[in-house]
Amino acid sequence: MRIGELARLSDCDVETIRFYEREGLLAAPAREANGYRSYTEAHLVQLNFIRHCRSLGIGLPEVRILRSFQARPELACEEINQLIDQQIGRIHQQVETLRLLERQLHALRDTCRATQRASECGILRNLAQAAEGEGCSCHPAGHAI
Amino acid sequence: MRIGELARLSDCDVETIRFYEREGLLAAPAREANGYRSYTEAHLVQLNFIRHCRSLGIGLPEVRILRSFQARPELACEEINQLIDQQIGRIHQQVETLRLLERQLHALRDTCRATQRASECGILRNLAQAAEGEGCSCHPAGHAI
DNA sequence: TAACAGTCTGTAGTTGATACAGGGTCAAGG
DNA sequence: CCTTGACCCTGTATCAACTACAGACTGTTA
Repeated sequence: MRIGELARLSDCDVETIRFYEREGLLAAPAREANGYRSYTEAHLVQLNFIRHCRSLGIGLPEVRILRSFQARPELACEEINQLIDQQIGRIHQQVETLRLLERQLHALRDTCRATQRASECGILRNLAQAAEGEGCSCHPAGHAI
Repeated sequence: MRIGELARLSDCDVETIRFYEREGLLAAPAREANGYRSYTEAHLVQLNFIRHCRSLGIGLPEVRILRSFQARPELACEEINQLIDQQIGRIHQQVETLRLLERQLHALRDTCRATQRASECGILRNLAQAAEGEGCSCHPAGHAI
């Protein structure tokens, strides 16, 4: 099949497929006489694997490692487990960071519930909190978050 | 003060400060006779504002907007409120996506609790789930997540 | 005098794609 | 025969927000 059909079947952009090939993630296919890429079912399988990994936030270098395990099934899969555990740790860390961020933003948002002039906007005052000693229009009572 | 001291005071890398100047976020400072950048307290204030926004995940274009409101305090701050609300929405969406991801990764991880050969690794089998019709070593019972 | 820290400009790399520009291929329709 | 349109090709540039050099200069200290 040609690249367009592969793209349709895998729900992956044509440019992205060529990108994966350049990156050495997807095996280079045979070419037709006119130079068009000619893919097999095996390419579709490979590509689906890559997309599935990516949908789980697994980075391309890690996908490369997983692919190498597929190619050599006699190896122990300890490294696979570690890789997934690391990924879980990373994601968990990101979630925690973003939840903190969300709380901070809500607190910030609550400092300006009404539409007023920017000079009186609690948000702007809070964002400028670090600007101590500046001749700004901040209330002394304006608490930073 | 010179760029190194500003970097220390703002806990921001020297290269990042020059980057903000190139991007038009931080006002270009005066220069010493030798060409070194010469910063004032006002620059430190500006930079702290930018870093504070960035620590809240606010993008550089948005920071630019907020800075323009600082420069023109007579304007209504409605746009500021909208900007923060959008930011909250974005962060919330990211949190939800990542929490789903985390659950999926845990489910995936649970398919391989022991160290075994890669060919028997539930993780690899699950990641390859999309590879139906392939002559792989997957159990028919191996549920994809 | 020489080492060393700090600074300068300018450019390239990071991640994972995405978006062209500028051209070639091929089948159907007028 | 010509054209339109869909598809394909390579190669390069762009995105965010920095980060990391290379190669040169300045200034202080031993």
